[in-house]
Amino acid sequence: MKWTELHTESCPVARGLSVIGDRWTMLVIRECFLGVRRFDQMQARLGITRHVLADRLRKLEADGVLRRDAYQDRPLRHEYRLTEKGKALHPILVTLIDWANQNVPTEATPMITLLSRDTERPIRPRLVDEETGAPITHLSVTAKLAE
Amino acid sequence: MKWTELHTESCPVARGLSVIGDRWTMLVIRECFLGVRRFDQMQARLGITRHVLADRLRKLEADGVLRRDAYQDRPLRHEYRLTEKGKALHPILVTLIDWANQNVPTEATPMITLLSRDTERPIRPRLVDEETGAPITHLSVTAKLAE
DNA sequence: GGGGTAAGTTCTCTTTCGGAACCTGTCAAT
DNA sequence: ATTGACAGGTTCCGAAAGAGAACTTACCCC
Repeated sequence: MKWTELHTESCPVARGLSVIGDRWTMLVIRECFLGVRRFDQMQARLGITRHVLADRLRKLEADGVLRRDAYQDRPLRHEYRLTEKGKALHPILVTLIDWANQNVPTEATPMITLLSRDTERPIRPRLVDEETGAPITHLSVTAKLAE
Repeated sequence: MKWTELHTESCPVARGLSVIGDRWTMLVIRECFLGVRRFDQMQARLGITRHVLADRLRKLEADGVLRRDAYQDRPLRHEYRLTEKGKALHPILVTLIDWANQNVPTEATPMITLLSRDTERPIRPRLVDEETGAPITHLSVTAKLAE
């Protein structure tokens, strides 16, 4: 399994990571979900080098996760927005946030947590099967070859 | 934000990625969930170099995601198993698999999908709030500073 | 003693990353 | 008309990380 050929793997974990498995990529996605759309703003907020940021944005656009829209001509300027495919990454971000809050301690206060936009109350995510509503755990669900 | 100091960030995305944000790490975790416990077996299945694999296993053990247990003396041999903290990564793996199956196409057949261990039927994961059961979407939930 | 197994380590070479400076096109102020 | 600022990159160089293969250690069996 070579990193450069990961996207052709049959394993969905490998294919997924070929898009978002990079060191910085999910942090760029986080910025997009927070509404950050411009190059310089992302660069300042993340502390990523401009070179690497330009490369990641190019790749994410090529993979259909971000869309590059012009917001002015003269000089021509673009902003980056999540596509539907990019918005579909939300559950990954949410489960990652929950895992880190439960398992990677920090002294930083106040902590950043998940909140309902409506009620402003904290959210604790849980995975269930869409069809049956049964909870999904590592004991109840596994990944296998489907016929 | 420096990569080497990510674990002290207040943002849970950054802290989470400081543990699992590496190119190979989630693939190692996948192997663990599939029951692979030994160095050589992981190395052969992943095609990762031995050097990098040894490094990742060391880091994952240091982070408390994997436990290194001796399964024989003379010569001393260890195997790697998920800790509770490691098992807690299951939702991230599941959402990643689902996203990739829906959004990163492959010609490979048969495809690897999520199945219930009981019923052998396919599963489609969905995130809900543990307390209210309300679905979690990027419109309904956001991450904010908690007081 | 030769070969096999398991878990690494060491070596060299190539790729990627970090950091800083530079470039381009436009506007606004001096 | 020049200078400076802004936005979104690109270029350059040295440092760090990764790939690939060989080597090491400690045991067993033949």
